[in-house]
Amino acid sequence: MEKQLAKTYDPKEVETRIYDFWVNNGYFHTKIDKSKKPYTIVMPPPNITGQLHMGHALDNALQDTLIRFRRMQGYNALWVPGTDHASIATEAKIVEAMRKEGITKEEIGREAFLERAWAWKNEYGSRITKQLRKLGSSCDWDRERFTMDEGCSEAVKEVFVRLYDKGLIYRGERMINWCSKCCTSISDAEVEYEEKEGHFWHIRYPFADGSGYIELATTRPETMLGDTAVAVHPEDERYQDKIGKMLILPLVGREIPVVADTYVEKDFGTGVVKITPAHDPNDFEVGRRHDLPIINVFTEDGYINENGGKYQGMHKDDCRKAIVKELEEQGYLIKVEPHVHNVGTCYRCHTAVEPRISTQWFVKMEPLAKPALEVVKNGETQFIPKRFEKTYFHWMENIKDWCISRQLWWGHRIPAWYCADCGEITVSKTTPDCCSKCGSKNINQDSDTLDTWFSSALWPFSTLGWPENTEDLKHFYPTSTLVTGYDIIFFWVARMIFSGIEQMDKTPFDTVLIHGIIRDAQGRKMSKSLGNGIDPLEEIEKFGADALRFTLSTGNAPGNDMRYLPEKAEASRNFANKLWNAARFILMNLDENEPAPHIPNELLIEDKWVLKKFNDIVKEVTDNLEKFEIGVAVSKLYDFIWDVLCDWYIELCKVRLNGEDETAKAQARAVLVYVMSSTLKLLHPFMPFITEEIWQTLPHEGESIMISDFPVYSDALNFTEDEKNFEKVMAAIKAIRNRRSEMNVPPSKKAEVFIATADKNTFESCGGFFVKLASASKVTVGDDFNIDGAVNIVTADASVFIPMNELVDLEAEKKRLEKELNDAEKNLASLLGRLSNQAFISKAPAQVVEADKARAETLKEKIALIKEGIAKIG
RNA sequence: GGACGCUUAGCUCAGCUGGUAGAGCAUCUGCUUGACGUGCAGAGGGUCAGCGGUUCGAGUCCGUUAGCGUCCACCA
Repeated sequence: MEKQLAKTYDPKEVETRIYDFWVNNGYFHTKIDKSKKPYTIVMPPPNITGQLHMGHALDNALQDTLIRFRRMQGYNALWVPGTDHASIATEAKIVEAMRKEGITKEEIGREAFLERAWAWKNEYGSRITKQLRKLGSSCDWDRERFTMDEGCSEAVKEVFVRLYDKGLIYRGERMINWCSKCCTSISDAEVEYEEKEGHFWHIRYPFADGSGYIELATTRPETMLGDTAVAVHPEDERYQDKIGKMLILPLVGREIPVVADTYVEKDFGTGVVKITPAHDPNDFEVGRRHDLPIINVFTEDGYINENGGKYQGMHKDDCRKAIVKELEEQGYLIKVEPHVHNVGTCYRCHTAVEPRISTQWFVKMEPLAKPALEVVKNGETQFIPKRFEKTYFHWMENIKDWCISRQLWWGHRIPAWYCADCGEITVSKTTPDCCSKCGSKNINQDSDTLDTWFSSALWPFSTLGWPENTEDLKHFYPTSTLVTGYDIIFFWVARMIFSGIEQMDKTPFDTVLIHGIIRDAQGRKMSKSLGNGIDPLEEIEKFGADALRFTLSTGNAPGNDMRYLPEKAEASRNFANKLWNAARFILMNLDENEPAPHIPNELLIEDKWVLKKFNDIVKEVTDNLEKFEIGVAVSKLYDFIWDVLCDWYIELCKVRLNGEDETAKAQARAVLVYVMSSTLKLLHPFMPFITEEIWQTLPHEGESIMISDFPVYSDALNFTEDEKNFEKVMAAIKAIRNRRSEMNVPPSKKAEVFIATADKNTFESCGGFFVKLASASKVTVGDDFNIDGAVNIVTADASVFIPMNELVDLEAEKKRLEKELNDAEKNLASLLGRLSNQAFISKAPAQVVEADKARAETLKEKIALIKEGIAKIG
């Protein structure tokens, strides 16, 4: 066979070629096949603004592993890719780009803005999906979707109308979180709390009747412009006589009452709280209870409005300074204390959110949350690891209504029209001609758009064609596995679950596989501002996509965070290279017309050993993958390939391959080809490129490894006895190597080896291995030997003598054997101790007791052999 | 304030339903053995955070303490 592989594996050359090969042959495209069980994954859609980061790389590596595994197992496996329009993030980018040109949204108007946005989407929207291809993602690109494409938009409108008709979507004036930079409302889930150093400003509010003052503290003095009361606890003795009295609001001059409300904690601070119903959710409630006026003092973009008197037009941050200054000048400020408190910030731009009263659209959550809790409780949907179910329950049980309207243009426009004549709201999937109530033509569509997560909540079914009852939907819904990070359980997973149940009557997936986030070498979160992000594309460039995937999917437990160390990728790269070279070795030994992979009729003990090991690995890897233990599966494969296949079996085969016996050579080649190509199949879901490249070069049947059958466990390969026997030989070889190394004998110095054993058959048949792997010049197997001045090495099943007189220090040798004897005896004593414990014998499982008994027996034999060895030295 | 996670070899981490501790990297010693030095053969290194309990037996289960971390709630 003329095929040659380069000495080191070059992923760059291989990866693009292989990926194109897969795409061009349509292997990623899934045709509905009703004879097969469906297995479906919908990809968490990356933002169109995004660039591939380590989180995407991990998420997609895991998904690709699962989908490739199931595809090879014979499932009708479908992986639906797509992107998210990311309303806030995208709009912010476009606004920013426009700002650089000196124009604003308002100047060009909604239509022109959306034109720009679409142009931007068309230019950058495919960047991230191209990057996903670099990882080897085998998704069905023919089914690629976008949250704002026609079908998904249709789904959004359908859901909105349905929920509205059921009374589950409503419009109302509520206190919401307002981001003054993004200039939109955001949902509770989108608020991130950050600990910030602030101050407690202690201020005195004088009584209107001149009878002194009341002291209170605030962290946001600028909100006092909107104060409409001061509250104390109804049972606070200190203030009993003050309740109902009027105060003069400093700087403003407004008269406000002292009210009593249990919301106030007596023991905190001064026990007095200023009440600003327009700018604090708790104050809002207090205001409601006491029928207080609501005075909004901020504009949408964070400035003081006309209610702020002389402060109007000032930014709220500047206003704070001005107010503090004046309070001090006018003697209202008592003291300032440093105070660390949590400030709610916008998860996109991290500016402080302002609680604000405004009219918005909401989804009524309670009726939706109930069944969503139920499907997880009854196991229809399970989280892996299970502990995340608790997080999910807690959130779902305490859920508040979801604010879904956003004051943005990029997104799904709310399908509601307001009648200018009668005020009726017409909600409709299609644009209505007139008001549904009075028939007036004077109607206007709501200018707001929907929360990005509203459309992604529908992703598992909107991508399959819903609301049309498509064949895809019927066959592939509910989907199987959702793979995502714990950071978006609330944003996305929870909302998909209740949306799926509500619209489809079925939970959208049976398993949610949760992974952690990738951190830097110091354990810090990778972030743009820290500049500590590692670009997966650069790592692919350096080490190859397979190595990156291998690194990300091994060495950490599900749901746990992981540090990315370049050394890990390097180790993975080395592993790929190891595999490559093993293949190269096999290839250079092959015949011109080497037959396709098969197991020969005649097998030697080492063949049976490796086949048994392989068979075990098939079972374990399959089990692990079915239980989503991806990291465990891949590390087992690593060990099998490196230790069993490369360090042992290939070395063992060299005895035959370098010999003259053509039949034996062919036999070794056949087993090598069989084990290698089957192992490649096992590894393919994890390292798709290199496995395809090697598989194609070796004798094979079929077009591509990715559409070949995943190996299955075979009883015929369960050579337990041969495995056990062969491992006796391995133990002896290891012991000899060990001993020679301790004595500093170089491998070039060969020595004769005498093996005394009860299993002469096995050792005789394996004599060649001692020559090849244990530097033996000649091997003699017998019942017993009496050789003067020989090194004696004892294993459980053999006593090996190596006459190396010139190297042997008999005294040292005796000491060594005595130490070994001592260890063995200690070991035996502890075993016997346990075995004589009646409680152990009666309570421990029989197999455990048996195993201990067997161990004790072999130890006894070993001790006898060591004693003999010592006796021979004299 | 509540919930959860982590604490295992110098470093980064595995260790599934309890049965005499593992890997990679690093360190040390040998090796120009024609697949691979991105390699081969060997070695050293751990009272599995502390304490208590359950058990014949605990890194693994329960309780508790400490340190670190995350999420949720949020007191002006």
